[in-house]
Amino acid sequence: MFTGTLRERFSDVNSLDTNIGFLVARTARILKRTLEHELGKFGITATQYLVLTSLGENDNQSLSELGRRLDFDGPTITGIVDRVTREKLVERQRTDGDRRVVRVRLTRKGAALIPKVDRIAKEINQNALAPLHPEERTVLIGSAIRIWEQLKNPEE
Amino acid sequence: MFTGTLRERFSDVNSLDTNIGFLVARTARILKRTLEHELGKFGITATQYLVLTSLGENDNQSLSELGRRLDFDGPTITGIVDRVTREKLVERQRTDGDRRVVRVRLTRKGAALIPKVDRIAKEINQNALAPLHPEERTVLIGSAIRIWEQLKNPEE
DNA sequence: CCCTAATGATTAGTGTGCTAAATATATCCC
DNA sequence: GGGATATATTTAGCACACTAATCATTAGGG
Repeated sequence: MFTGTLRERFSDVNSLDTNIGFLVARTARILKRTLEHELGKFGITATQYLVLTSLGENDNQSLSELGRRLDFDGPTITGIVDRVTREKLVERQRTDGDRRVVRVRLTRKGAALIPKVDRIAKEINQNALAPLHPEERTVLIGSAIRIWEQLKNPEE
Repeated sequence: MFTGTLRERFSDVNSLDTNIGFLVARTARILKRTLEHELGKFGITATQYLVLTSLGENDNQSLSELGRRLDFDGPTITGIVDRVTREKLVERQRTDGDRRVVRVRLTRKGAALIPKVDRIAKEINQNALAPLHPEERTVLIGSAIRIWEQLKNPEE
């Protein structure tokens, strides 16, 4: 009865219908899928959009700064920057000071693209949040941030 | 002033700090990363864990049933089942009735693995949700489901 | 100053997830 | 019954996202 109560209270943590790992991953995938579908006409992916947006907020970041900002590791950010560089949306530039650092700068073409893709992403995000009450949106955003922080800083 | 007000009210939808697409994707990635780290000793990935768990809840599903349950498309589920089949955790089986259908069944090895990996996933999910109040967890789960439904059934 | 450790970036390799296209089988409709 | 349509699975190809390993450069400690 004790274990029974415990198992009843927590057994659905892993049923896929309430498994937060599955639910968040599934939601992330459909958001990405939707954005990518709309972004197709601009020839960039959802991940590349993140990099361009981050550079729009703060241009001339190094690869490691971009990685820390977006929570991607080195090889991942290297690959993404490779591809947006190939499309001439950004340029790599070695620093004068620390010769290990590679900084990334938006090209005119890349900067011109940002407002267009930002508008699309904004529409998709607003539509996705449409069925939620304002308080629910606040809780959702805060929860996503706090789960990330909880797992990012491994306690004890 | 009108556009100013509008832009002030909505401009942060695309700042990465409040961009729901980015926040959900980032949370999904760290959850997956954390689970995968713990799952390493069992030689399976987070996605493979999802397939095994779904078969644990309902064995002998077809590939398309698995895909609908987990929201993966055909090629993705084919690949995942390829790899868990290679590890002898499941078996493919052609149906007698509809000869297009391939059913997937847990092997003894695969079935034995499920309780172990379920326990790990449960611990990670509980730890991830630890900083949230119970009401916040309910809102989070409901919001994730409703965003997915909103994007899954394109309205208008 | 020198040796070691830490940091920044890259390559190689694996496993997702996706689109487009091909194949096989089933179903629908005339 | 037969032809168009739809469904189930697979292959090929691309872009993430990760680990492990490598190389270059910098920072720290004696």
